[in-house]
Amino acid sequence: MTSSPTIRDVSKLANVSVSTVSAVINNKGIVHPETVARINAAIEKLNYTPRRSARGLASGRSGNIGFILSEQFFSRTEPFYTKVFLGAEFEARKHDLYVLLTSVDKQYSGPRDMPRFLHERNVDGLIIAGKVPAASLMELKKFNIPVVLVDYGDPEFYGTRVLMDNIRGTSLAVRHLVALGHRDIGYLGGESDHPSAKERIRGYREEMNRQGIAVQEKWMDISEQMMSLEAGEHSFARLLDKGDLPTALVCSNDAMAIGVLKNAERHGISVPDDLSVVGFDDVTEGCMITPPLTTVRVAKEDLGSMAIQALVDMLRNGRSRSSEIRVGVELIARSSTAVPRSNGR
Amino acid sequence: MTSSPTIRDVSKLANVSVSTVSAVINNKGIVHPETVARINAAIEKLNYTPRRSARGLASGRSGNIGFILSEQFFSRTEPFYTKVFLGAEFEARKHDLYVLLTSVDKQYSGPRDMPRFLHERNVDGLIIAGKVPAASLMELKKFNIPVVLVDYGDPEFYGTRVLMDNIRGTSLAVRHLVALGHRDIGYLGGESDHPSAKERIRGYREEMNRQGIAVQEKWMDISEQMMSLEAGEHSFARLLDKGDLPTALVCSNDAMAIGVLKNAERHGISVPDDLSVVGFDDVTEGCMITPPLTTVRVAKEDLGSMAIQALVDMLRNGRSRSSEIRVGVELIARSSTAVPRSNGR
DNA sequence: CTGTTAGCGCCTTCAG
DNA sequence: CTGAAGGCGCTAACAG
Repeated sequence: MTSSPTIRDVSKLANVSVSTVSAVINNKGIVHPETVARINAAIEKLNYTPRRSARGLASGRSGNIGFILSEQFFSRTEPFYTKVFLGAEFEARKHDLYVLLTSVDKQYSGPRDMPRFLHERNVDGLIIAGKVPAASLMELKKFNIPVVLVDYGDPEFYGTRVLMDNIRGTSLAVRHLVALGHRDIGYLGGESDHPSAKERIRGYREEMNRQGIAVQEKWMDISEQMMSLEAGEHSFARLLDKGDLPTALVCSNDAMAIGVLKNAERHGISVPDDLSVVGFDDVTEGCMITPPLTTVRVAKEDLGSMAIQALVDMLRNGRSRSSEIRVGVELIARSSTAVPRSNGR
Repeated sequence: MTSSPTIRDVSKLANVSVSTVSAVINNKGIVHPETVARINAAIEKLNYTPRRSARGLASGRSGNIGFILSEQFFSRTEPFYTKVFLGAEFEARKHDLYVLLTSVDKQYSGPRDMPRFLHERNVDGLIIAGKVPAASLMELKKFNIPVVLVDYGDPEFYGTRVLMDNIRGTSLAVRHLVALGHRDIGYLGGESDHPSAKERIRGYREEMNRQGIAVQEKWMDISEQMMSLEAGEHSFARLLDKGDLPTALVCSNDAMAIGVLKNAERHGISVPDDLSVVGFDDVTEGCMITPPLTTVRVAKEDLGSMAIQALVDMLRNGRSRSSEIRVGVELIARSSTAVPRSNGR
């Protein structure tokens, strides 16, 4: 085996011209079934696969999708975006696309800072996961390429957004707690300028109203910090300082919830006996912590696969048929929530 | 902006031939400094970047590196390989390479199951992270492509291996425990056929000998199971059944160590007061668990960047100068280890 | 040192 | 429905 077979070898073996072979490979035009069979046999026999760069050069399409992750998320504990990527890569295979993963600084520092694949025109479409600086987003427009935003719904942005159903998520959390008998339900959140964070708060408020329970501002703590374990600890500390605790807390994400658990333990507050806690995201640490965390699960892989589907749609039709896609959520009840003590147990 | 500039546009603007521009871009041959300056100015002005697929077609090199991960690791809790990938991607940028990440089933099921990028000749080299079926490894040879194995040192394999210093790692763990005053040190391991797992056991044994402590087989439990949290729980349960516990345990990885912590808590065994536990890998969960886990840290990013370096070396020189590279480890002392109770405290 | 000239392997009109 | 021919943008020998 000196060098791999080319489309010409196939055409010779099948006694047709290269263009016919090409048509078969790309499902273009209508080719006589018998000819198709002959060509496929030849392809099979030679174990032929078209070469990527040749196709790319001739067609003007690279066959690659860029996947941009903000650096901060990449190094983050949770394999959240890893799962999203996995879903994207898996879906991409179906469409014969490759996914090029890269990260960008949280600081935008000029056009030359954009991923190489954009400059080299090495991607046909782009997935951006998580929050990316607005300036970078603006810069993107110049490349005139289809873009899908995952888990960051900047409504100012032109691309399609793939989001999770945040409102429904916290709504489910509240409903779960109410079903257990809770009425004193607080909320701990962060990144108050993040659209998703806002939605989660909204879901909480709306469901509280729906349940006919007045939201107590003293039991809420919304900061601007990143929603980390430490933020959860601090947030809970502030609540403690006020002297009065609710019987249950909804947190903006699992990291914060875990922070609450840690801090509660330190203060001799027993979860779930004294306090029920619900997280959001369903990260793996949630199962390892004691007690295992009740949380809202997101189909992370679906975020990725839906993003690819939206891109393929845009690539094919020249426009996106949907501007926003919501991926479903479900409540996973584990052991950090229980009937409130006051209700007996 | 209709279509991006080509090398021809640059050559015209700089009043030179395309081949000279090409030479400058690729640092080939020797070009007059003044000409270089003129060409670079033109490149700058036109904001020119060579097109990936065109280079690929002409040079026969795709400029891509494939990164294969066994499916099981991909879905795994720990972002271990995510970090490895990050290190690889970062290093790849320096060499103007892209990294294509994909996963393979743990079951090898025929040649057609190999990643697409191999068939399409879309990668110039390959990184394989973690354990991959031997049959898949064999299949790889056919593609006649440089391969680097990361974190899986199959000595039968032809490619370069990038490994961590497992022996040193468990050796450090034992030394740390001995320094605290422990002499009754057990070992819990899994995947007994995995080269790295074997090395970790060896490091433990050797250091015990060096310290003049006889290894007690009753305090050892080596299974064939994957080294998971559950495996750690089971392993520890078996130890308990034997009735007699050491004062310290070295575990083959953090997941198992965390399993031990969980199970110990359930049995009212206090860590580190009754039992010291050391893990290996330094996964992030280690910090979140109570008590924070003492462990052996591996520079995960370095595993990835060294792999790329080795690959670049092979690509340039046609052969690899090193057949094995070891990345260093260090002991991270946290709170799961302490002076043994018998020594007073 | 620099320019000329072939392709690399495939897709894509356009005739037949 | 199929074949022939041109060209995508770049690299890689060669000549000069």
